[in-house]
Amino acid sequence: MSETASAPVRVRMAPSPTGPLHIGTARTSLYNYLFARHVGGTYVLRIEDTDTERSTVEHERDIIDNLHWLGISWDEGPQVAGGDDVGPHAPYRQSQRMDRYAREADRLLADGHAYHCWCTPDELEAVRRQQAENKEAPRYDGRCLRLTDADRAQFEAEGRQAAVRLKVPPETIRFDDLVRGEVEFDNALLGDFVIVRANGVPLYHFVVVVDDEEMGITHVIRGEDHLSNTPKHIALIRALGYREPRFGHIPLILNPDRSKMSKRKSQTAITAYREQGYLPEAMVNFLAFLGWSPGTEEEIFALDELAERFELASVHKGGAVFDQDRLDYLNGVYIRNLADEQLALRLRPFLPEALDDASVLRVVPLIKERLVRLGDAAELVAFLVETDAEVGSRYDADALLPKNRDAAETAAAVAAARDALEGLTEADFSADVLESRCREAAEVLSWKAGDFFRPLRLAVTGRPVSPPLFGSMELLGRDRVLARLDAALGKLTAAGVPTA
RNA sequence: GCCCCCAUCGUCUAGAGGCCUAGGACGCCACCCUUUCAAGGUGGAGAUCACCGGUUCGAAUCCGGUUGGGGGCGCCA
Repeated sequence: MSETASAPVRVRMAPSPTGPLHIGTARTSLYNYLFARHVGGTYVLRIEDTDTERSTVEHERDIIDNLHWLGISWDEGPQVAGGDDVGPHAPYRQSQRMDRYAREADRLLADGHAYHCWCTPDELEAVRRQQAENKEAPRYDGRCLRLTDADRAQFEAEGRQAAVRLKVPPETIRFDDLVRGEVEFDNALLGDFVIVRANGVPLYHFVVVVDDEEMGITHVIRGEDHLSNTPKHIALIRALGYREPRFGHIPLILNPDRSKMSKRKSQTAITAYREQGYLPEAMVNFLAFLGWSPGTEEEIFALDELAERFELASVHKGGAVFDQDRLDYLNGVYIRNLADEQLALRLRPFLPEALDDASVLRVVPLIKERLVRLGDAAELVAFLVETDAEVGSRYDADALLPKNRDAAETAAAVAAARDALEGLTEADFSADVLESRCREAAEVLSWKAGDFFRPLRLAVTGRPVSPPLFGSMELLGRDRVLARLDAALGKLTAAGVPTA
């Protein structure tokens, strides 16, 4: 594919701040970014906030922050929510570009490419219902085009506000899609669609075309859900006398049932993943491979490596199911690849304040390969911040017993461990020493090491599953370990009495 | 209903006429390692390349049809 056209490439992402950054929007943004970087083009961020009812600054902030979080940067557009625009085509928020849309709408009206429509929502609904009954395509019947001057005067006298509709010529629209190849539509089937609401606010299909022209966008890369909208845009482009950009429609990200990924069936907000402790590097790597592959068997790539290899021509046509298991796996890979110091830094926001930075750094080697998400760390290190009483309340005497061992035997084992450790000074209280002492104690009693460690783990961490036992003991310190063993012993003797 | 798009293991994918008795990864199963859980190692199950017809000496790869799935048909974006 000749992506290296002579004209400088300009692409854009155009999120709508009607919700937090969506997985699909993030992936589309990523593909635009990768394409722009790959060909040395310019990347523009434009905020599509014409839906004043649903657009909020909070959502704009969420979108911009999370795009930055993913490592995606842009050359033009707002860099900060509510902040100043940067670039020669400012402003980049559609709510601030209304004069341009009004000007272009007037031009369309004057040229006869558009006309006023006084139909009310109820009237339109009635037409649609009628068409549904007749099994016809639901489209505007053009009734306002046939209005007389008297009719118009009548509506205006009634104080009715008119919307503006584009007069769509009945012609075949063809375009060469960057990922799908030749696509053909019959615009006779389209119907005249509204470009400006009765309240004067322009609609998406119209503003997107006006802005793409004014901002010099050369390649429109967007989700497949816009494929059927493209003929509308081309009709608009022709009516306005604009030059036509290249279009590329990337496949949708799907729910497990293969429908378009939605909030109802999947977790779609990037923020939610961020809060659970997914790494942006993993998310980017994962998203990039949803609908594209470099054609090799390598699968771990950083953002700049992706930009180096990315080809729009090798993007798939079929949708891709969002596979959480695969994301989890990738996240684990990225976590394990982090240096301990780096991981400690990233873990900080997910861990209790009570755990000081030095302890975080020390616990990292113990939990690193056990983490799927950064957020999982809290549970793994909880035993360090919980009080001895809290740890003790997490289990009962029965849970301490290995298979085929009763309370008395187990109490003897725990007591033996306790005795073996008691003699150690705080300075000698290191994982290696602790392990060899405990193994010796187990051997003396002829216990299997695994059985012997089980009650110790539960006593020390309050959990049957924990980071490595002796490293955990070392971090906890001599006194707290002994206290927790004593607590366990107490439970065992209390439980042992009635049965003994 | 109409229009458009799509179709390789459960999932993400490699594959651009012979290299494919279809490769990798995730997930799953088994074993090894092992103080739990992980991580790691080894092996395994898993796809008649949706189906049917062509084209060709030869098709997962090209063409047509069928079926299935998805998307779009708003004074939402």
